[in-house]
Amino acid sequence: MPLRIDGQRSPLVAHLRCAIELTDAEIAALCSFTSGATQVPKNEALEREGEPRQAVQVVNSGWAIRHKEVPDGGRQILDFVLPGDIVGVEGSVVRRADHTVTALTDLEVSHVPFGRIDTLVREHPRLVNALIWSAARQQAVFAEHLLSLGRRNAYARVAHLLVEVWRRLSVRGLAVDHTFRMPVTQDVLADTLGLSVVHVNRTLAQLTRNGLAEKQRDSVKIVDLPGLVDAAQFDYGYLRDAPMPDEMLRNLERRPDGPGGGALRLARSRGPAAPVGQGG
Amino acid sequence: MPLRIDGQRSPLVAHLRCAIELTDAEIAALCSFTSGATQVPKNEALEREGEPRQAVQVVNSGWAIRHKEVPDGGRQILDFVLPGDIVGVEGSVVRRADHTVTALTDLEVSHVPFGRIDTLVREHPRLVNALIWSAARQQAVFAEHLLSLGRRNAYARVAHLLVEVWRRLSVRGLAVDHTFRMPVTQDVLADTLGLSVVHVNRTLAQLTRNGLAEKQRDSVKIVDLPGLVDAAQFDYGYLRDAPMPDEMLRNLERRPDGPGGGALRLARSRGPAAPVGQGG
DNA sequence: CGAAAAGTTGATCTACATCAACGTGCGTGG
DNA sequence: CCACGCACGTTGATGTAGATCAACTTTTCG
Repeated sequence: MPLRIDGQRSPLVAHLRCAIELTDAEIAALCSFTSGATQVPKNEALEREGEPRQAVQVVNSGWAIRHKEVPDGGRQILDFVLPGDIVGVEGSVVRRADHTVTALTDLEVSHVPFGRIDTLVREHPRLVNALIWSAARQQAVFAEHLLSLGRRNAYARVAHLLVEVWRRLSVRGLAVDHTFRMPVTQDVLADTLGLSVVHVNRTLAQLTRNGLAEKQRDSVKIVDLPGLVDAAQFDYGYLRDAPMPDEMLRNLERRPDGPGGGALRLARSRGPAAPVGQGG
Repeated sequence: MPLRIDGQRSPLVAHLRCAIELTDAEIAALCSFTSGATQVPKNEALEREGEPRQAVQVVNSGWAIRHKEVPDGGRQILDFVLPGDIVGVEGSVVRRADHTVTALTDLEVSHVPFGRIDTLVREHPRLVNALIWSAARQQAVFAEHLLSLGRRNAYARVAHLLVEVWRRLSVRGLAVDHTFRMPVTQDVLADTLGLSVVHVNRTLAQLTRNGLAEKQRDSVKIVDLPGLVDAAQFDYGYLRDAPMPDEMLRNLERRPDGPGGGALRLARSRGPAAPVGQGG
């Protein structure tokens, strides 16, 4: 079973390193988290809205969602929790979770009791920065998602989500040449993007038709990254502290009048969408 | 000029106290922030997306908005910054702001240089909790807003926003008997709620017609709080750490079959809205 | 007082939801 | 190994919340 003590291969370390410089000692300390990992089965909750948290948790592998329920049965998915993400960072101050986190796949999770966080921070004070950074990044993701729901149409929303997930994964070394695992049903996508399943399906089909990206059951293949970024009205500046992989920057260079997407129109907020060939 | 050294009257202290117990020494330390206040004129930015922050800022009086721009001129307002709110808490770790903060009215703002934060925290370590709490609360507000945009219809969104603002203000002692200042145009409301100005106007009119709330140019009067809460699908549990004022709890007790709103229908997510008398 | 900003109201359009089948892959048990 | 069942995906027809367009009124303020 993949208990990775090797800091170079830990998604958590890979992702923190984007923003924060870490010494070997700090990396070793972080990896000591990962050593005691437990399995969480699919569909089980890591923490539940309104209930007290048990510990800070680090997801070593697998996907989860952060979500909230609405009185009449609906749910809104706030964000995906990817390998390397921390759940409940603010737990030592705010004990009750304000949203639920549920496993989308089987998970390998490390629990870090609050007391141990204190110890860790006392021994490596600079690691507080990592925690604060993680919380801030989380907030930035929420903000960007808010922008999506408020101001982008379905086409741009889906495109944006794909780019964002790709970016987050590739920083952690989990996306090779524009292809990555994404164990997410259209139903989940719908609840993330504030759309109906049917419309997600159609939008996905359109992205494929336009040669931008292809979503299979468990994976995504981004065919034309610049085109997708364009369709997403993606702000490359966002999450500035997580530098974009060289590869992405390289790809973006050929943007002005990029290949493949000749006729691609920008879907515009609130305005007419025109994402090429809606009428099937 | 209202330079409040009295901790009892500081919105910042009032709002932190909801969640964190503060000693007199800590309150005094916090108030030392407030002493050196500067004026920020309406429409000026406190911090700008992508630009480095100068300091942590505390808004002593006035309103501001957190917002993001979309390439084609649109903007999404993420949140309102109310008196007592902190802007850029995470600044000492994440220097670049990920969204813009702009004054909606003239503001009285205290700047707290990052270095001074360090000092403060060293002298009063428990105050870190206050900062983390503030960041977490911010995130909870974003999450709730996300739920609104993704899963509530216009009627519920507007209602929810009014309740939320009321709640946040009343905790700080800035809302007397369901009436409070809200210097927010319908245009700003629209950009907050992901709606058009026209539709905001109509929805506001509807809330008035249904006897729930009345929004004047610069203020709001909540007429039927339980009704409004109901229409908003408001989750009283949310922001659990900020206990609801007794008054609200008292009001909610008469809820099951509350007064005034006899015919009031719950506007439901994605489903048919039926907020009483749409057709003019 | 005049002009710009904010609010109001009606007519029309459309992006997306809802409803309703139907297709397809996949895991479980016989 | 097949078959049954279920979760997931796909597709078409129709409905609607809310956008857009276009005046017009009222308020604010220099």
